[in-house]
Amino acid sequence: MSEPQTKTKMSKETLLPLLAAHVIEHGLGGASLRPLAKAAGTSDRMLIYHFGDKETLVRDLLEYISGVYSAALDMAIGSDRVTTRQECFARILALGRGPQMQPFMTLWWEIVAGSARGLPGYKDAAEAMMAKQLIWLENQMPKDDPDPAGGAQYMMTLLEGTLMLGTVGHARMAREGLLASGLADPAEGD
Amino acid sequence: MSEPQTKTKMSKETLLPLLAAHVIEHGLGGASLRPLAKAAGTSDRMLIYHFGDKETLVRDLLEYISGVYSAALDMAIGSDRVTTRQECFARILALGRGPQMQPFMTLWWEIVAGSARGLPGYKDAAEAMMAKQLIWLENQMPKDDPDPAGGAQYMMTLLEGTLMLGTVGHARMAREGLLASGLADPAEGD
DNA sequence: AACCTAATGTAGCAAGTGCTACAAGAGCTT
DNA sequence: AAGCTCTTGTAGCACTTGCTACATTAGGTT
Repeated sequence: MSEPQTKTKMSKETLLPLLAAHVIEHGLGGASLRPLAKAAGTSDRMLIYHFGDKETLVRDLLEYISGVYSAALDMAIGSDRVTTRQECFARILALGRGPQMQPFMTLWWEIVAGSARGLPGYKDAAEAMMAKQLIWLENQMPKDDPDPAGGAQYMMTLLEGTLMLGTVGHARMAREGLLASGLADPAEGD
Repeated sequence: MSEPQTKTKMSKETLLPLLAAHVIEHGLGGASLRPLAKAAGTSDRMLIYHFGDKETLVRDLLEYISGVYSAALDMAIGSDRVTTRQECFARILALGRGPQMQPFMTLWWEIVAGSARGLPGYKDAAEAMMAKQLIWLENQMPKDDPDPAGGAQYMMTLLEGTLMLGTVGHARMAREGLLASGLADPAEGD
């Protein structure tokens, strides 16, 4: 009942997904070697062996997670193009607030905090993820939009502000702001 | 050369400012009792004595910091009213990006991350600070603004998005977005 | 089979974690 | 002065931290 896992050689590549899963669930800040190792079915000894030290592990992990995020965005590209900015914004907002996205969002704010504190690897990962998201958003813009690039950047700013206000309990404030801006319309629910 | 500090009885009230100073500089996440105690000129033993346990300490500390933030905002109310939303936004943005604000902003993202993770006390503090900031912003709105409440909420959302993109290395993206939105004008520097 | 290197297990270390037991001092009331 | 409560110092405990020393296996090459 314990290890259905095929007992094969480990490597960074096989470890990273398991580590990422643990980190997405339990956070990055409090992540220490032994719990991480247990989640990946190894020992702290082996983590150090494969990654050298913890700092490198975190760096590699962040890079990997950023890659996963990028891939997830690629998956989530809607086939049907959208016709208004409101619709476009609603779509990406729904994406960021979807329940399956929530563990990742929780991790995301830790990454932002780490970037602000200058922790090694954090800013690079955050930067990459935001860049990817911008591209994604540009591709989702209405085809007749007068300024898709600027519009996407504008919507990104508004989106991130909305998400943050949401996580600190001011979702209503963001919503009212969006209404006032015209990017959300009163018809749609919260 | 060491303790010019008047040797008086300690209490939560005398400790909190010192603890807050340490936390603003070194962060909340990695804060442990002994460094905190040293920063406040006591021992971990005393911190537990006064606060009961660490969780309560952090909660009280966050509440105190939120109060300090609120007071700081009150101090920073400009006497001259502003005439355009652009000007208003530029003012609050400059406030949030001022160099003396930066240590606090670093802490802020930790608070947001803590809120997202559900750590005790974090969300309350974050909520209070955002509420206060909204009120502040409403008071700073142009007197002839057609919708000061909605406008302030809108600007809050945009502001927080801008700040976050900034800390993550995408200040340019936020700026372009603001330009496209009309809330920033090309004349002003970055 | 001999061998050599990569991969893993077992113990452990020095430092740090939150917190406690115990006792002693400080200042007040009586 | 005696006693009493509030405050503080000294040790220490059980546990976790990142990381290392040393020995052992596993798997492929010759």
